[in-house]
Amino acid sequence: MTTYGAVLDALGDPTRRSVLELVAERPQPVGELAARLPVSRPAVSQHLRVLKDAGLVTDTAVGTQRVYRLDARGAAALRAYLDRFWDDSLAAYARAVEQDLAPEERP
Amino acid sequence: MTTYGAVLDALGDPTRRSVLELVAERPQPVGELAARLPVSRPAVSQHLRVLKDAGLVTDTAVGTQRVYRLDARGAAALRAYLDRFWDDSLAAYARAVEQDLAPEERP
DNA sequence: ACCGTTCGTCAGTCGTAACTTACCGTTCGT
DNA sequence: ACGAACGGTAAGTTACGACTGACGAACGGT
Repeated sequence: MTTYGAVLDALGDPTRRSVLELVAERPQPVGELAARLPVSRPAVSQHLRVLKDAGLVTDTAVGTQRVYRLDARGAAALRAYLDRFWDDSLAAYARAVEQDLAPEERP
Repeated sequence: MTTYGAVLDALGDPTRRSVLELVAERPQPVGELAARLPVSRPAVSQHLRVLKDAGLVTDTAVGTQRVYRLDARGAAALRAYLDRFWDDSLAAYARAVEQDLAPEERP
């Protein structure tokens, strides 16, 4: 789906962030990721599925193992959200502050 | 604390994102936010506490009501995380792809 | 001084998602 | 062809957090 909501939901879990940070170091198979984390291999598999659905990682089959790597789509979706939402909002606030008058206080 | 982990945890909940988006429109008191959401006022209060701890909102007392507004600190923490983590990682990948050789495949 | 409004906090309930173990399919080597 | 390695899926448990209702504190108006 790769919407910003899915990306933020995926990044909302600490273990999932750890998985993603390991993948960011270098592409790795599932077993190697699980060996570096305090959770079981199936747990890592489930986290990888969420990260994949959010567009944060991609997987490719290499022999019997699946190598996971970072995907830029998720990062792009999140960045677009930040750029539109925050910049616009903060700009609106800046305008309100310049007028020294909050919007809801206007007659 | 305003670390990127706290920001992502805060943004991981859909209801909390709705609260933040309402606050982004214009500074509002708690009751007004609760009136526009399908949850109770205490729930909104608890979400606002998390958002505040993450540095995403600030509150100021105005008479009997507390007005919440966006805070740029949370956005800055998240943006710094994205800039450092993703840009560096994706750049490293780009280099690896140019060499047509993944890091773990090298002798 | 009292009453209404607004809000934070506390206890308690409930749903969900993060985790485990067990099982099965797929792939490669011999 | 058989066995071992690797990983996804299913079933089940558990722990956490999202939510509600009840209470109390602070401020303002009359």
